[in-house]
Amino acid sequence: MTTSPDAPRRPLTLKDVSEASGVSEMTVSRVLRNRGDVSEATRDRVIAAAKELGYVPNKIAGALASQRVNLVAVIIPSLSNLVFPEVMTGISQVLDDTPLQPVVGVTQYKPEKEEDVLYEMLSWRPSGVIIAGLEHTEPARAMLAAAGVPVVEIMDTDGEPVDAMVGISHRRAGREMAKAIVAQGYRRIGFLGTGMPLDHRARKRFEGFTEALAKAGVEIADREFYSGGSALAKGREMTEAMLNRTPDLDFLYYSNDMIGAGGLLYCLEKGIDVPGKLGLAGFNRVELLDGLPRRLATMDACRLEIGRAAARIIADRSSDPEIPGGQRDILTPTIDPGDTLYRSRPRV
Amino acid sequence: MTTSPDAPRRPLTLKDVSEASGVSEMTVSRVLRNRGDVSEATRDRVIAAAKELGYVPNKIAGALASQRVNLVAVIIPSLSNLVFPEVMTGISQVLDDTPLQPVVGVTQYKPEKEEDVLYEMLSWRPSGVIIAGLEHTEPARAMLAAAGVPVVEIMDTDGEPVDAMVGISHRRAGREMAKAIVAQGYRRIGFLGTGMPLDHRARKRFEGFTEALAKAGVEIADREFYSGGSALAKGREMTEAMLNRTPDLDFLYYSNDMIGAGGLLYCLEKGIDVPGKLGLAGFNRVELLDGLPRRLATMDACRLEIGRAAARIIADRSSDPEIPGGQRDILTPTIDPGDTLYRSRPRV
DNA sequence: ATGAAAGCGCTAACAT
DNA sequence: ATGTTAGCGCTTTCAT
Repeated sequence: MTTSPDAPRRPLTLKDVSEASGVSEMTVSRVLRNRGDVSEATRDRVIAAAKELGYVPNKIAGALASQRVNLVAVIIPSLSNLVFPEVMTGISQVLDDTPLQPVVGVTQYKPEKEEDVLYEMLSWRPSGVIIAGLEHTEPARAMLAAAGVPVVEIMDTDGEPVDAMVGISHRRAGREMAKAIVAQGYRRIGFLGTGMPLDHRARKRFEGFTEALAKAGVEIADREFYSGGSALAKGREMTEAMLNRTPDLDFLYYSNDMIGAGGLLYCLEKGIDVPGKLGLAGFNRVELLDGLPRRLATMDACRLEIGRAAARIIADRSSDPEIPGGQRDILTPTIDPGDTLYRSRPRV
Repeated sequence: MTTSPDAPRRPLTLKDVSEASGVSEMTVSRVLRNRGDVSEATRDRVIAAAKELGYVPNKIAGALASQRVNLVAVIIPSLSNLVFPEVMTGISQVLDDTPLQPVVGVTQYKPEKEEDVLYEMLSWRPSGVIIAGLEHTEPARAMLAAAGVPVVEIMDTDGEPVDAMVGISHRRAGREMAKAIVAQGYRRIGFLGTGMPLDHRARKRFEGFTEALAKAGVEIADREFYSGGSALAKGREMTEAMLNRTPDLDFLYYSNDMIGAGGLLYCLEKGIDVPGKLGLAGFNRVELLDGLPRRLATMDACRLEIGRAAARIIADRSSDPEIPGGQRDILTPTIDPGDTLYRSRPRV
């Protein structure tokens, strides 16, 4: 591509390419989209002209004319959570083999912000929507229902989706972990979590957790919540505070691996016998933490798989509108006991 | 908003709102955009009708007609890097006070992918482009130059930008750290980094580092590179391998805080005297790590500030096209010695 | 304060 | 294999 003496401020149009190549706009359009029959010769001339001029098609006009937009709206609470980049990776893996492209919107766990972001994204008429969680404002649900494109609600399956859903049951995840903990004989259990009332998944895990404990006749012995700051540091501080307040605890359940790791480091430093005297578990297997001195017990939330499955649904339904909606893909998270849950290990 | 008995598959248009409210399309458009004079009465009727129908404007048509798109293309190598979400936060902070909206594209550190993503995004005619790094393919540079909108290249300032640039000099960052290390009397220095030949910023830091060491008559005594896997675990493994191979090293410089933290944990576990016998330093202050038993020496790369400054430039220039381009904002990263760089601490 | 007409840059549908 | 025509849904501009 050569730069002409003075670059035009006006963006180039099909017409420019048409004139430069001596071919009709329509044919240029066909070449640029690999559509319909075009002779080798004209194709070459058009491509040469487009390249020479540095033409970049105007998708806005294209989308308006064709009523098709190859964008998939992905709406998530945060990018710094580690969890969501992984979901994005799964989505991208699948969409990379299609003409579709993800576009991310971040809500910061705020329902009104979610509503705004959704409205904004729907106004671009995307081919599909992937949105985290099942809890939305009334207007947001209405918009999703009226969008006229596939909608996949991800991460959580404890509730009724507008259309399709892919995720895990966080209530069940909490229950399973509670059962595993009780099965190991722990009885004096503390809970440490985020203070975010709007993190519904964390809330549901907690509910499932206490529910299963209750069934075993156990009650949470102490609890503490945090917000803001470095999760690792917070985990450390909270653990110290809780153990000072309630020294007879024999298990700490953390609502995520980062604060759990902070707690683990604290315990190791203090020479506390883990998991002999004190068991620990987190949630959301964070690969990043694999280099810790000891592996924290945790549960994999299947993030990559959730992203892939959601994208699959959008891709399939958007290429074949005959496919009905309402898919339910409930994945099963499994406990990874790491080194901090099982008191007795199998003898070698 | 009420849901009509059978929801229409066809998306609603201005015309629908116009008919429902008995007002011309033009006036509806004015109301919905808060433009021009509209009487209180008609405004209310229009808003009521739009809400009742659940009308979502079509930005594609709007953008085509007005030749204005309130999107800012943000092109970054990765979302899992921790660094980039922080840059995004800075960008959002500033754009939230404007009509502009960021749209993210991810390149996975691949030049061709970057070219594709850029082409794709430019075809939506964004109001500005924020792109990581100064190294791009020839076509990518040409596209940026011809885009006709503000372009800000961020993170790195060692090179010539197409238009504006905001970032730090990674070469200088490497030099500064080398000087600080030598000043502490360390002489047998090992380097541990990513094996990514396309991470130009890591490469420049390394070059600056070796250059400043050379000036002090010191040469890198050992080096090791990794790719893939958990950074913490890799840092641990690499550190072990290097110390076994070259036991007389007295300093380890890591190309990022995550692998540095892995190394730090390893050293503490082995009872190595840090920083007495072995000093450590990373790069890119990661808040997430604040809860480690000891604070790793590092350097803040000013990510939040870079995002904010870049967004500022786009916002300003896009609201006032008279403002000329070519801004250069070179921020100064500072060394945070943490607990692993200074051998002698000030006595209390 | 409101409306009518023209057209943004492209593509669907129909010629040829 | 290529060209022509008529919009896509909105906003700009110019009337009233």
